[in-house]
Amino acid sequence: MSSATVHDVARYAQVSLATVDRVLNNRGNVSAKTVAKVQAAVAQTGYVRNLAAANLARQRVYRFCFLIPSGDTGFIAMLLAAIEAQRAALLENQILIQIIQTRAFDVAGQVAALRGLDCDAVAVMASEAPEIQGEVARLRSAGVRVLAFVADLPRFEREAYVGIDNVAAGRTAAEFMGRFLHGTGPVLMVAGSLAARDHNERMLGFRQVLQERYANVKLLPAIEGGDDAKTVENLVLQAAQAGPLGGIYAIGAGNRGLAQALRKITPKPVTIVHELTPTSRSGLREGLFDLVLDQDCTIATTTAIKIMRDLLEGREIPAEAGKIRLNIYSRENI
Amino acid sequence: MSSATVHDVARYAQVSLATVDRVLNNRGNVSAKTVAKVQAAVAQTGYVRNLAAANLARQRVYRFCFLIPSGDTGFIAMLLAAIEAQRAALLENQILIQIIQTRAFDVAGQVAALRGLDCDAVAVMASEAPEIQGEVARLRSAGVRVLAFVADLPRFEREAYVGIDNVAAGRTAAEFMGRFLHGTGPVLMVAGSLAARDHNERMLGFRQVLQERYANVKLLPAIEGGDDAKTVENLVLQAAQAGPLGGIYAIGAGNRGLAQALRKITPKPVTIVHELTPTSRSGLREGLFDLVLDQDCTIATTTAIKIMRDLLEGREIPAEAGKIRLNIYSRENI
DNA sequence: ATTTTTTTGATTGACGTACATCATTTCCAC
DNA sequence: GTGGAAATGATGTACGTCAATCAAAAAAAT
Repeated sequence: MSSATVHDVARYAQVSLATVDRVLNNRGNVSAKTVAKVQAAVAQTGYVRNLAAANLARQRVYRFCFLIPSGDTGFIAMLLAAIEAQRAALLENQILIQIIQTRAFDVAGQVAALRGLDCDAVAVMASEAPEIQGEVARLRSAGVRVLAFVADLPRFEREAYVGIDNVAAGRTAAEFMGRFLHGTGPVLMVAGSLAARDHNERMLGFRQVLQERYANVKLLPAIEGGDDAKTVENLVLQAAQAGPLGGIYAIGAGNRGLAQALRKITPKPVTIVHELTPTSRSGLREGLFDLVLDQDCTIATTTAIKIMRDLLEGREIPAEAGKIRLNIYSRENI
Repeated sequence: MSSATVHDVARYAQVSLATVDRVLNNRGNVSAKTVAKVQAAVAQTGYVRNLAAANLARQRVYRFCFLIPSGDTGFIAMLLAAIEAQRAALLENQILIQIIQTRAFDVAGQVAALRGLDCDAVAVMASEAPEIQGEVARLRSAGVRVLAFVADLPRFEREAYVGIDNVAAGRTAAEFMGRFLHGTGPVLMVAGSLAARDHNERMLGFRQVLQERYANVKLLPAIEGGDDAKTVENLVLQAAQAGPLGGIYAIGAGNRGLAQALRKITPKPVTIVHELTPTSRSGLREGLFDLVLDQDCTIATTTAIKIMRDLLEGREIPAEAGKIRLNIYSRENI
């Protein structure tokens, strides 16, 4: 009933406790024969390390940091909320979470934040500026584990990427766009900034599938609205004036402005947006948006934390460990 | 740096360790004034209970059981795999998992299994037979926590349901069916057994939305294929002979037979199936299936285990705690 | 003023692992 | 065989909480 302990293993293997400890924790200086004996004893007794006891004895406290752009987009708010929601539970497990926010696209600020960092691992949501690349490299060589978070930094020395596959997201959007469209009208892409890798990749994927399988669909030049609602609204309205739109794919931020514009456009184009936020949720309910593609913030943060811990404890990280599933929401499954 | 312990709290509050313990663990016999003093000290010192130490001292070992129908459907296989995948990690946390499989629809066998149960909590995937209801009631009064798993048992004394909202799943299927269809041909529903609550609810939801919003779509009488591939294949082919099908909604098991049938049917109807298994995955890739609605087995099992543990440790279980998100897969996001 | 009850203190022993120290034995090379 | 290195044993402490005990003090009831 009560499970075996190291003592049982030692007794069974007829070695001392110290030797069992040496084997279990790879401390070396144990003969191959003894190692085998201990391993056999582990198997026979069914010994499983008691994590609670191990953690307690180890006295380890991890300090993890999230570097997130500020800005009052719904997505950032959801992200912060997701991290905060876990703080208490993580604290009970001796994991301290710090969130650092810097102005979006403020490379100097991000670099400064990274430079002042004091933690065991950091999840970075930033752009691919060379200054940041340098900082990441410095952190790595200082022993800090670095993840790319939500936005990948494939050319950097990051140890993993946690987030969705943005090309696949764009492709998925196109697949549904193609199937939802019934003839008439070109498709408009609304991006935040085409300089951002994630937006770019989504656009790429979207284009790919539209060309491959829905070649009859016309694609208008993408518009860039930044994160500003009013700008997006105006640009979309302007585009709609040239003739009825068949569909709109909103690649990133700016859903609030898009919703405003859609209220004034008839016939309503098929609209696919990203990130399930209060805005996009009510857009779905109202029928303004037809589909929301979402990367679950809670899953993203828990995954990031799990990977950081695994890294620090020397566990193997499979390549796909950080891949977040793309969630698809229609009015019926929010 | 190193976080506060009960000792720090005691010192700060100027009470004994024993009193702090009494307050923290609600052991009673403490004056209101002292309680306040201790709570203030907790707040001031930032004390957070060390879970590892608590678990170690508490010496708790939980035994959880999953009661699952046997049968070689892909979904059951995924479910079992998901549970097995977690066994080792759970063992390290002093949680023992037992899986009991009984023949599907074999009520007597399931009752026998429940009767012979010896565990702290059980997740039951079974039908709503009154004999099972009685057994569940007996378990509950014997102090065993009982969850409905994947298939809800709303009229039973189960403490929670872990699984998707099947009505919403059916509604979602109909929404996409309606949007994917381009005119012509009625829709066929293929169920495993209409006696099963989950299949019935999905059908209900599907019907609702089709009537509400896609009234022009004709609905054929549903066919019941059991879990048998050959039966499903034949029934579907038979239905297709009466005239071209616009769409097929496969409510439950039997995807293998459906795929076989679809290979012989032209024009290929819009096909929406449930559960992401090897069969449905390759069906998507091949273009036989257009959409797969999935409830993630891994999430379902982790959620069930978390709820069982929360129940046993006296934590509040929010009503929506067991709700599993419905995942939607197209060929582009598998 | 005395008894009873409630509240608090003081102390102790688990729980299972990690980790360190020092002593001892075994093994191998020369 | 002798020296030195490698392997093993013996032992103890620490981690922070839980849980139990008994004694002592304070408060309430009589």
